[in-house]
Amino acid sequence: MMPKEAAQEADQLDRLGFLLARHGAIANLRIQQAMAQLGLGQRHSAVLLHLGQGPISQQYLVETLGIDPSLVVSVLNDLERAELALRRRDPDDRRRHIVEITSRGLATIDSINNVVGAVERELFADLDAGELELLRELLNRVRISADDPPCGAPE
Amino acid sequence: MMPKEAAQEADQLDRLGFLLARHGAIANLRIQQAMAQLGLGQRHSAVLLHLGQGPISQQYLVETLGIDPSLVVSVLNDLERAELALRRRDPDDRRRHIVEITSRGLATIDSINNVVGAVERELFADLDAGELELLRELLNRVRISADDPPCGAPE
DNA sequence: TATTGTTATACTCTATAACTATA
DNA sequence: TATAGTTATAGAGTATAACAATA
Repeated sequence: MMPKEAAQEADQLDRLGFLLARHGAIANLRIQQAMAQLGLGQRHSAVLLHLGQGPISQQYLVETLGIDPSLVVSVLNDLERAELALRRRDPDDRRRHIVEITSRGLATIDSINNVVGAVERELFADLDAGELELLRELLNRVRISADDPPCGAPE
Repeated sequence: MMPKEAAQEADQLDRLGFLLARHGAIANLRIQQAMAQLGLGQRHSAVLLHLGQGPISQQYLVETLGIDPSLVVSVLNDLERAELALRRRDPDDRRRHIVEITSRGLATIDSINNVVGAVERELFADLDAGELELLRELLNRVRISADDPPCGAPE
């Protein structure tokens, strides 16, 4: 049984909000699948990318990524088991862990950049460099407020 | 020349793929919250919008929205309980249900359009009409393939 | 007493598969 | 036998909250 009015459909499904949400979800899914090829969930990658910038505490990850402390524990357990990161006690405050990336973790960051780059080339194959810059600029001007989910947060 | 740490951050977090995924997720979340004000999940709204175009079978919803038959049942149970839609047997094939929207359901579609419109005005407040058209055009040229999730599909 | 991190539990969402009734 | 829809169950993913250790 087919819908009779295609015009109405255009009204409702062409809404820019829906378009952004939908194509964003597709981009997200593609990235997710690419990460999975590396054996990483999205959060694992997000944590790893942050660790790439220097040692940090778990609390910092909780705040920055906007995810639950118990999730950080679980992700770090995985990363540590895979020898991509390691935890050690902070001598200045023995409650804290200093989380560091390993050399294997650094190599994995390169892999992440490669696979995400490949996804991007696929997604944006029909846009030239100028259009990509334009899209980036327009997306950056979409209003997101302070309480929006940081990258790596659940959906 | 930027310090090395900041350059790396820009490399990784400014990736257009991440930007699209992230801002799309925010748009999605806002829409979701707006729907929730009406007591509707995203799927409820998606189903309702499709019903607005005329009576359809449950099978059609399964195929169009890409969601599981059992989920369609559950969503329709909710919609029926709220008197937004109703099911009746198809006399031509008594296995099928013909699903119709009610007048209350039609009114709810108006509400959906209102709240989503409000979300869009918020998200896109810093863009003028021409820029919105440009953004729409660029988003439409992002490559999505046949097996990408239809709207209403799980994430 | 407050904070950091951990563990254990419960809950939500979804897919899977078995089932009923029609064809 | 195949199809439309329904129901029941199990699994993944997540939040919640209790807990241990430091401060």
